[in-house]
Formats: sequence, C-alpha cells, structure tokens
Amino acid sequence: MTARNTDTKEEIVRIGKELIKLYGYNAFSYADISKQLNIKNAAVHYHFRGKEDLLAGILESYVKEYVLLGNQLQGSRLTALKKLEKLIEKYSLLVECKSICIIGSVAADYNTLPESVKEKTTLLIELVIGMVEKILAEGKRSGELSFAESARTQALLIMTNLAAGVQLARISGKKDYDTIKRALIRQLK
Amino acid sequence: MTARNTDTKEEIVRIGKELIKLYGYNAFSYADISKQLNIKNAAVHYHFRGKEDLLAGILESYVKEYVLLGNQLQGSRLTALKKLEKLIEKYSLLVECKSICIIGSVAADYNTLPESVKEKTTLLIELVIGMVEKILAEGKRSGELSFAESARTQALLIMTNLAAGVQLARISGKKDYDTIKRALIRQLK
DNA sequence: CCTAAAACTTACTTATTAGTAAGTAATTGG
DNA sequence: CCAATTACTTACTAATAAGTAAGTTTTAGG
Repeated sequence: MTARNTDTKEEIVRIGKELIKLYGYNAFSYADISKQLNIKNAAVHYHFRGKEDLLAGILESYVKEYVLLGNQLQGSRLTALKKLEKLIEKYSLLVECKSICIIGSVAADYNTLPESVKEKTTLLIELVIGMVEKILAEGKRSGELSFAESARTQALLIMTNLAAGVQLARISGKKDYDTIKRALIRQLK
Repeated sequence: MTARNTDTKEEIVRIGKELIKLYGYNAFSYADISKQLNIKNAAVHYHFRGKEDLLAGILESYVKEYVLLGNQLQGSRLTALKKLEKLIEKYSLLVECKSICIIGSVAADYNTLPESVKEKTTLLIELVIGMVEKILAEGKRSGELSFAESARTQALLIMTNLAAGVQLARISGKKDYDTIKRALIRQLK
C-alpha cells in the first residue's frame, strides 16, 4: 500500500547516533527509534539483530565519518590551524544541540557494553587522536604551530579539553565551553 | 533476630557512588545496591523514596567530600603544585578502579536526569572548578606557578584534561592518562 | 514494661526493556 | 507472471525496572 523505504537501515543508524549522543547507550531503546521512523519495534530488530549490533553499526558509521573528515582535511589546502578549527566547530555544534562527543558517551557506559563492541571504540578513539596528532605534527614541522609537548601529547590534551568541554557545557552552559575553545586556539598560535 | 544496621543509609550512598562512577545513573538499579547490602529492594526505597532522591543524596555526598578536600588543602601548608597533585592523585585512583569522574558520569546522563537534581550538579561543578581556580590563583600570585591564561580558564583546561583523561583511560588504557597527567604537572612548573 | 518510632521484609503492581516467531505485503530477477 | 527475497507487522515472551502497601521486628525513651 504505502511506499517502502529503501534506506531504513541508514535512518536507524542516523537516529541511533543522535540518541546515543543525547542520552547514552543505556538510556535509549528500540522503541525510541521505531517511533521516530513510524515503524514497529521488530523492524529495528530486522535490521539490527540486537542492540549490540546496532551499537557496532553506530560506531562503524562514526569511523567512516571521521575517516572522511580526515581525508577531507588532508586533501585540503587549509592551514593546520584552520583544520583544527574545523574540528573544534564540530564540537561546538554538539554543544548547540545539547549533545556530547560519541567517545565521551561510550566511555561513560563502557563498563556495561558487550565485549564485541569495546574494541571498536578503541579503534575510533585512535582514529580521532591520530588525525589530530597528524595535523599538529604538520603544523609544527612547517613552523605554523608551536607547542612544547609532542604532537601525540598535545593531541590528547586538546581532545580531552574538547570532549569534557562539551560535557561541561551541557551542565553549566556554553560559556565555559567557549572559554576553553578560545584558549585552545590561542595556545596554538 | 539479627543485629540491625544503623548506617544503612550511608552504606547505600557509598555503594551508589561506586555504581554511578562505574556504570552511570541509568545503568544501576536498586537491586544492585540491595544485593550488596543483603537487604531487600524496598529497604532502599525506605531510605530514598525514589531514584532521584538517591541521586540527590549521592551528589550531596560529593559536595561534602569536595568541601572537605578544599578545606584540607586550604588549611595545609602544601605548595600549590602539591595541592594540585593531590587532586590529580584522586583522579588516578579512579583510573585504577575503572571508574570515571562523577561529573563526567552525570554529564553523560544529564538529559535523562530529573530536573530536581540538575542544579545540584551545577553546584558540584562550580565547587570543584572554584577550588582548582583558587589554588591556581594563589600559586600564580606567589610566583610558584606560571601560566598564560586566567586562573579560571586554566582551571577549566586542567579539569577537562582530567575528566576526559579518566574516560579515555577506561577505553584505551592508562598509558594515555599518564601522558596527560605528566604533561599537566610539567605545564605548571 | 510498654509504646511508638525506626528499620526493615513480604508480596505485590505497572511499565518498559530486549528479543522472537510467525505471518504478510511489496519488490525484483528470471 | 511467478518465485524468492526483502522489508516489514502482529502478537507475543521473559526479564528487569522503579515503586508501593501492608505487615513485622527491633530498638529506644518515658
């Protein structure tokens, strides 16, 4: 009767990504997703057998997203600082919609996650940290950026500032996040 | 028949604090607590009518804990750096038992929390940030510490490094956390 | 010693959760 | 046009969640 959707699976992942950043893995249900898509609970189970499979799908989607971002930045002619600002803007968007970074969300629920997905989160983190590390190393080599620590250490410092910064913003507002954001950019110049 | 416990309420809070740091607010139940204390589910409800009352109790306990720590540090003759190292050690303990900072835990679940406790978390954050800010300001005034940013901004940077640092450690191990920890201490000297 | 309050237990309820089995409608390739 | 596959719905189950009402035991104070 009605037209059938060919991309329900991607829609489920899209909504799953939103929900996990808004509420966390343990605080969203298949019902939350199915309601938004006007489908039944079991339809979600058709595309993702269990919740851990959905989480795996969500994490894989983030890996793709960050690989794409990494390639885009790498391929661009932007300065290292501009590249970092692009990443920072991504986090600012999270603040705007009261979401937090996927890594922080997964970290909070980590001890309750099925083993099957734990290593996927390690992969995702390494990807993001590695991307920032690369940009920082380039910027340092070219003399554009200056910082005392190694690129790896500096990447860890920046990413933890951002990840916890968006968490902070959720509770005490975006003022503190903006302070952190400005300090980060100032530090690198 | 058996001897009755006079401090069950405090025990509930103690276990609640452990569970919330290990699994998060939405991933522990009254049953998890009652099992550990060998009491029944309803006994927990006797001491804390609802889960939000328990969360309020947990947060109040943290406020007390940090007020106490703040007073201890303030009253001591430790250098500013030593004071900060005391705080950093507190976070290192979290890493050791696969826990995360209460603030990060609450931040992740924030959008699912009852309104009645949201402002309590704001209070707790302000308390912790304020404590660090004070130590930093003192250290700067006495010439012991040096940093470019304002004490407030530097406190935000340090606390976000620590909070997200312990989250990171949970996923990719303590190596990255230790790197952050050393960088923080180095930066201030 | 007796009474009342405190600290529970027993025995529920209601809601929500993930998950499943079986059936149905639509689409596609042959 | 037919058969198989895809994408679902219907109608469940079992487990777990928070929460409650009513009764019981323990303890402390007068």
